[in-house]
Amino acid sequence: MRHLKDYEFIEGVLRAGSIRKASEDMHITASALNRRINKFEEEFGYEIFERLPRGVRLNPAGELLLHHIRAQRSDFARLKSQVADLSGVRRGHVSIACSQALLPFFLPRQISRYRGDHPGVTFTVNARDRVEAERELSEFASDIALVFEPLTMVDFEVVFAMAQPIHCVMRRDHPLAGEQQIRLRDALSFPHVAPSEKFAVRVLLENAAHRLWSSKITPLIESESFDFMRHYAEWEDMVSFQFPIGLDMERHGDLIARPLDVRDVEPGNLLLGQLRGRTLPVASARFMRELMRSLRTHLN
Amino acid sequence: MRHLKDYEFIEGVLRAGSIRKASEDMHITASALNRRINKFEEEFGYEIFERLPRGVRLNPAGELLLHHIRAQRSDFARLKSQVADLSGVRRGHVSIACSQALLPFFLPRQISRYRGDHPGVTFTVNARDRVEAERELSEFASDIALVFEPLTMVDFEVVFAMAQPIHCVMRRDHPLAGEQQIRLRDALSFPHVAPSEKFAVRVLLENAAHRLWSSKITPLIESESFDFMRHYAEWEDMVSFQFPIGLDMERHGDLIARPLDVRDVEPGNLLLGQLRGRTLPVASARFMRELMRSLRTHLN
DNA sequence: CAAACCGGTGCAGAAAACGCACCGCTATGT
DNA sequence: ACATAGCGGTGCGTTTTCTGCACCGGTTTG
Repeated sequence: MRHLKDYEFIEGVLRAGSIRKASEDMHITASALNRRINKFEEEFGYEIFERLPRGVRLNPAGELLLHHIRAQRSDFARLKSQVADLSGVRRGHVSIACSQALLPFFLPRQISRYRGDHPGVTFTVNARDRVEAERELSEFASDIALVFEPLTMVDFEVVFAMAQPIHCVMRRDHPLAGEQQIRLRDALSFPHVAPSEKFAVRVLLENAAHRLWSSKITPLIESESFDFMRHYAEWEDMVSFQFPIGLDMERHGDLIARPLDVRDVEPGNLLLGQLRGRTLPVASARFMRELMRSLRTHLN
Repeated sequence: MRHLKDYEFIEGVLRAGSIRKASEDMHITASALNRRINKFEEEFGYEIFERLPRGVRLNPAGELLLHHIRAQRSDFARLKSQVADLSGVRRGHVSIACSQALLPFFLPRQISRYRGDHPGVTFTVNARDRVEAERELSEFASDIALVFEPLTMVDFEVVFAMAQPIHCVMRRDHPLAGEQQIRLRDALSFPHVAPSEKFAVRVLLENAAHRLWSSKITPLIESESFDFMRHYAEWEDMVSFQFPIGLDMERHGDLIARPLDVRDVEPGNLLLGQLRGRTLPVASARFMRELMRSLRTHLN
């Protein structure tokens, strides 16, 4: 699209950090690119780049413009897919930033079911922590985020929230396997593994330990991979902690999950959300609606 | 702005109804304009105009594009005023579509107070009925709407709602002037004036009459101007009906207002809203926040 | 059935964008 | 201390794009 060329150049310069570097990437002369940038700034009425000795950098006005550019590009993509819909073709793309816990079972099942009805729709799914997911939303790099509390950004619009009590995952022959609800003190009295502090599970556990005993928890194994922890718990007979939505017990014959007593540890909130005020592409909006339905039935 | 030229031409053609007429309006040759339109359609991938014997008309894809164009233009304006803010200048423009009732006292007071703090901000204020106001929002012709229930459009995002019991307005020496709350049957037993059916006041009165007595109300004078009705009530000693937010009794020595008993007539809801999902220009967002504060204190 | 409009096209000239060569400046590395 | 490499910016001739003019074929209108 001709009229978005300037925007592409601006983003190119931003990426490359200098006009000259960008000019190579974009197959154009540095002088021509320079003139386009200057001309744009002139028409726009404000400079958008700071000129530094070794290149350029966006100034605050440029940052605002950048957000507009991304919003504009995203809305244009939405428009095109909407128009494509008119011609009877059901296409589209959905990009999701989600917590690791959703990757093994929940999302694959959801997406494959959705694609059964809409085979033309493609997906991008990436594991992101809360902060990253929020940033991706605001940069229009992801349409939908599915992460755990707490959030830091005001632009994250929560569309659906769902409480998730932390579960202990352990072998069937573990001493605690008989309980229906596990007290935190019991769980911690056994060797256990726990995620690092950037994960909501760990934060909730630490909160509880601090509230109950003013202490910190001391996992024998710490990891950023829930997959690893779950498997490790199986090998060395440890207690692992996880949100139930990340579990699919039918497929784990030797492992079972039991909820921690909510008197000890408050449940985490799984949040489905998008960038505040954004009109999602049709496919993403549809898929989000499906997600809400699935999550709602998950409540039981 | 160079890159919005195509959009301006498209809107020009839409307005004029034909390429030739639009070409005159926009000081360009018909052939050149025709080629721009064709080229845009080619790049866009879809035709956006239906070619008719006497001109052109938007097709469904064009309608979608039109909405994108308007959203895009509005967001660009927001961006520019936001950038202007960076330079220390507090400028901006606020456009409001509101019910007639807000025009005499409420909005002038609000706006003048706001302009006291921000003299650079300009305003457009228009009286619109609900349907028109909703349409203006969706066409980005107005930023803010302040109207009474009920709404018909899903894209109207209610930001603040406030119950307004209908008041009877009459002369101080009217027989009902002594009451603190007026029963509907009493009010209707006197000569009265009422707005036409497109106004919420009338709808609520009719609903009440239908519910209570399965009848319709029979005003002696019917008008679309609340100003006229209020003044007429003064001249011929009649009962007039109005929402209290449209009244400023200190300035009407000879008139008083008394609420209708809420057992008879349900209150109307005054709704402050904007187009769903839209990011308002800074000035409009600010003014809306002020409006909310004022309305909230009005509750007492 | 002619006149009035309509969208579309061929062609030549105007305007905009571009590539090349080069300038002045500054951080960097020897 | 000084050459160098990398940066943004500029003058100029060339290429690409856009525009205006004249004109075509088709349809409605009076």
